[in-house]
Amino acid sequence: MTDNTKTLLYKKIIGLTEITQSGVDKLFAVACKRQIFKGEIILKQGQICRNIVFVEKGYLRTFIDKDGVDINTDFTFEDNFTTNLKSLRSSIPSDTTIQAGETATIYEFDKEELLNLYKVSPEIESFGRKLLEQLLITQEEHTNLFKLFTPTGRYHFLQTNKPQIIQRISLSQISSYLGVARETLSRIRKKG
Amino acid sequence: MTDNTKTLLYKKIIGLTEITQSGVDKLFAVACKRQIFKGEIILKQGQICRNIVFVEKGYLRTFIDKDGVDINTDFTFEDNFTTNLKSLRSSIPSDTTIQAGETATIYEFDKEELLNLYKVSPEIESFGRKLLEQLLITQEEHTNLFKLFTPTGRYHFLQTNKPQIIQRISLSQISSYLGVARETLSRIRKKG
DNA sequence: AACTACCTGAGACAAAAGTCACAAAATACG
DNA sequence: CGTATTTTGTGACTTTTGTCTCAGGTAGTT
Repeated sequence: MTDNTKTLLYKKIIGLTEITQSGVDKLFAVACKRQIFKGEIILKQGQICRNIVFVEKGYLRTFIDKDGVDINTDFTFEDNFTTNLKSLRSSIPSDTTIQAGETATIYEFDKEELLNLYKVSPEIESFGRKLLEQLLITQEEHTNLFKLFTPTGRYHFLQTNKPQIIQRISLSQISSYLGVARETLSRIRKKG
Repeated sequence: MTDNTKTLLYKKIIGLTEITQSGVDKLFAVACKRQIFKGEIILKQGQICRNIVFVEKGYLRTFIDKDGVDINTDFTFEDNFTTNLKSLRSSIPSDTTIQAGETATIYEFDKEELLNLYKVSPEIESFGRKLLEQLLITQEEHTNLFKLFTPTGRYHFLQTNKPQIIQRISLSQISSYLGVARETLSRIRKKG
């Protein structure tokens, strides 16, 4: 990875955990860097997920095929990690597909290699745990959106808390992420 | 804790991770057992959460106060763990209240003591990580309920996948957990 | 510039869910 | 056992959202 990316990632992670520069180095030593094009799929529904992915550039879209229609469950932007944990953990077929929303640069971390790293480096296992904590907190907040707010409130939440989604994802794609029809979201946007 | 509980917990955890009986012993050595009455609050919105809680008997209800109305975000039954991770992790005020739904027996694990255990026992840190994985997967499934299903579908999901909630929680309490009005859930139940 | 594919906005109508009010039923508790 | 309190069911009505359809817009490609 580039020194610049390393620095950015370091800043990102340092807020998350106490990992050292040498820890970041060890971590990325087992990573596989890859360029993917817009629309390219890195995990397909039905396949078994074998790695965790870090996004350096571009973004990934995670979705479930429900009766032939895509339902978006997540968007992963620069300096964030994603995977299908259920599949990764138990080696069962993934219920989601992960696809590049733009041409992207990613790093793939193989599960087995990560587990080996965990064994020899408490620092990296700690990092793994804290990453999970972060993901869980984000997921809880996302769930609460549906319990606390109406569709309008959910959209406003994204506007103030996840501006990247509003700015970079099309209205149609956002609608399933918020659990509403495309037309409803269009009306919400019209209102302001 | 009783030998019986220890055995049950062990069975529960063994499915989750490879923790040994000695690991379970080490873990519960730092736990504080407590009886709480129905309605008793163990974490109040605004307080800083300092521990993880394991439920041996009874159940806990986690909710957010929204304009004076309780919105239930979680129910924790026997042999499961709960906490407010956002508050626990960053020592910031909790946005949820955790309350006993029935008279309950719980074990409280102090955060600092757990972190110390993590340092000396890779087995327990591994357990902590796998517990987080489990919680994250459950949370993801819960979020997807709102994206994939209508209120009726969500209720049916609980019937087949979380029967404990249907059996032990009142309809009014379930309604906010599913993000619908009480009357709507009553009509769903009527339909079957 | 023309072609294509995709995305957005808008209207009309149907369906679903929310709200309010009150009665009936179940539960808790003295 | 009876009373008080909480919970649930129901109807009438309003508001919101979904669905279907089509027109116009935008972006990328050749």
